[in-house]
Amino acid sequence: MSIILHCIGGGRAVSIDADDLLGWFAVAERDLPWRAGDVTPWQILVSEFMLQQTPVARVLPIWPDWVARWPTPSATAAASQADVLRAWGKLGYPRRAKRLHECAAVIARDFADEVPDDVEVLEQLPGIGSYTARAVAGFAYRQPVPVVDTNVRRVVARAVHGQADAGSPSVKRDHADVEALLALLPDAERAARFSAALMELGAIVCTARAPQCGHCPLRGDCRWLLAGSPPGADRKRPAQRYAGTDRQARGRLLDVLRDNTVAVTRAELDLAWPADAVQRERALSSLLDDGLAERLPDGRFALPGHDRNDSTASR
DNA sequence: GATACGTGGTC
DNA sequence: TGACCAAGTAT
Repeated sequence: MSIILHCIGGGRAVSIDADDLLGWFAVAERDLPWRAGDVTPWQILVSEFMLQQTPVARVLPIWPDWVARWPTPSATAAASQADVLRAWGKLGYPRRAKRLHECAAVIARDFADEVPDDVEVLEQLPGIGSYTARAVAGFAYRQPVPVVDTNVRRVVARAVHGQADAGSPSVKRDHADVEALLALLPDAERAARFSAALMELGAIVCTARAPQCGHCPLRGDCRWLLAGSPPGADRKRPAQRYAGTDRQARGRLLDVLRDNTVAVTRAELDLAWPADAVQRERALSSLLDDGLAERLPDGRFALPGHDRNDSTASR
């Protein structure tokens, strides 16, 4: 007998067969390295930091080396910020690396080197928001909590609400949607798996572009598919360009700092973003403000906490 | 709620 | 080619 979840979406009753999703998950779940049995909560937390706004394929080559080098919070905290930023490489959003480093220090100092298992406590740690806190609680500690990322929001929008795309994010609403489903599962273990399966489904089947509805375990229940997969409304989103932005300028400057063991001169930074001096200075200032770079007494620049080198040569 | 924050792949 | 997208967080 299957577990039918009856819920309300868009004012109408919706029924979802939980066993369809759980059965699919048992077979289709990707064997990503951070899902192996011997991976610790800290190492799972590291993967979640890396996966924030970043595709799995880009994390795959970085994570194993990282956790082998720094397996625990205390080991991570003991590393210099410069080494952490270098190991982060070009994963993107380097402030994540800084926050991960800070997070490691707090866990080592205040939590005896053990990652907390309480969502509320996790949310107070640097770099951990409502998603990551629940991902750790759910994936590392098997708690039946809603783990709502962009994938889950899309799956719920389609299967439950019959909409092509998720609406604007609302932590309260999004959690309530998933909580309503989890509450209907008969035990915590299956609720936790259901939560994880929802996310996996969004990641590999119910994708933003070209969803594989023909292979979807929910194809019999999905309100969006049953309605004929109507297109979503045109979303007016601020153009997300990158070329020529301050973000790109910051990236170029940081790239230079990462690649040089020795502090670099302002002239070397000028070369990294030559066209617009005003923008370059703005980018540099923001990196300094963010603690992602520092200015030495002699006027040169380096990653924070880099190994001081007396050499006067710039490289 | 809107905005800033990297980087690279895809269609 | 350029717009969109990717396991979000902090302000």
